Amino acid sequence: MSDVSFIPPRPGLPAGTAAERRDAARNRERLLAAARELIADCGAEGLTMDRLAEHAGVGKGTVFRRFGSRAGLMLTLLSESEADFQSRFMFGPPPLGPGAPGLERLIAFGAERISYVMEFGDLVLAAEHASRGRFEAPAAVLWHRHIEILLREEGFGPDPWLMAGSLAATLDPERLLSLVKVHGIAPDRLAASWRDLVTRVVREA
Amino acid sequence: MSDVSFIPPRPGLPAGTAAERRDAARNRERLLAAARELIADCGAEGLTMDRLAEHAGVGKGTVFRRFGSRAGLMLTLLSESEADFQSRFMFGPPPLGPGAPGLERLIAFGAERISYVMEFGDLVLAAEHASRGRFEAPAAVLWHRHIEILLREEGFGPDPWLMAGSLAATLDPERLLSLVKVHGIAPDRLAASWRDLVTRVVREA
DNA sequence: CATCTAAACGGACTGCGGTCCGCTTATTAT
DNA sequence: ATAATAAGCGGACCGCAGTCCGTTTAGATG
Repeated sequence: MSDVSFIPPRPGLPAGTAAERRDAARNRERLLAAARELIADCGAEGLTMDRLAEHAGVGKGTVFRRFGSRAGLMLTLLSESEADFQSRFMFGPPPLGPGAPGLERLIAFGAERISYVMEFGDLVLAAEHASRGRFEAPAAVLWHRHIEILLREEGFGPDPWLMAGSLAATLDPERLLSLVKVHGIAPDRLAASWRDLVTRVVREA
Repeated sequence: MSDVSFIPPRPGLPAGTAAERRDAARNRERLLAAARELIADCGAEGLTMDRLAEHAGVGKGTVFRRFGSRAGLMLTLLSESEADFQSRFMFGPPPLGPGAPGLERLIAFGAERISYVMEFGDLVLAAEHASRGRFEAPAAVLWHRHIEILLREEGFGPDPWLMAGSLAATLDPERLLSLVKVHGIAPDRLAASWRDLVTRVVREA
């Protein structure tokens, strides 16, 4: 499953770039280690680019050269779990992966996504704060397509692409986190509501 | 209709505060005028607090004393049209206002909201970038309640409050704007998709 | 009018994300 | 080994939102 990578190992750089220099690789590792350390200590919000640079013992410019932006850094930190999530719903066992009917896969997808956000919430949030467009991020596009395909599989008529976007919007991390952390809603209830929503949307096509 | 104000005339200040001083009032007018001017010239993104202060001939501290934050300023600029929108769906004529069946009111609500975002998009976006929680803003809470009430009116069973939130998330301004501006989707198509969505959700309760 | 006080004021200051550009260094070719 | 070159590097610098605090002033009181 790891031979299909939707998240490049060094995001931001074009695919066919020459191998990176030794010192660059070393600094990247240093930075990632320092970042995880800082996040463990101060939380994702407490990670600033200056502090990261200092903590890793490199210049600030280096941080931005590596990751492009704060969001890019967060994305890199997430890439492993993100890729795992992706491969699970694309190639994994049913009901999340192929083999189950579309509706069941939709339901499972929502539940998984909710769990994912519960686990990596603040990281995801920080990654989303990217300068431009949370809807154009490669991962977001992929879910969108995924939902659209499942809708079509269920014979959904009018405008599957738009409806897929609407459903995806429903799983917005900021919203989910606010529901759980501010309003004290149990994640299970979120999953149940998602199940209800997609069931109604798909019903009798 | 204007005797019910959900948006205080001077947001951020407690209700029972003494009348503001003359100079303060004058500065507030100056600031609002300058802000509208700057937005007309440079767009909402081009409005920075420093430029606004300079343009209005006041100190920067004054700007923040008046509006609390950039988002607060944007909210103030929007308050008139926002209040108008609110009063229309709460007290106005059907199908948006009371008198029509819940489903029709829901459909009309989405359509109106889409138009609203198309008209004031960048303002809304800038206002939403408030420091904490776009879901706790008074206006957002109000729509949420509104949708919930209409769902209940249609006999929606399981979890009307959560479902209302999901439906509201579907109308997220950033998403709508991205669809129209990046993907070139016609607003009518958005409205049609919304109609389809709420119809399916409400169908046979 | 003089006095007093709370509100309003202004702008220097902080911390942030992000950019720029001259210097350094790993790597490759000769 | 040496020279050439492109990649990497660092940190000064920018514009931004938001804060702080000493100073000014509107307006009420006697």
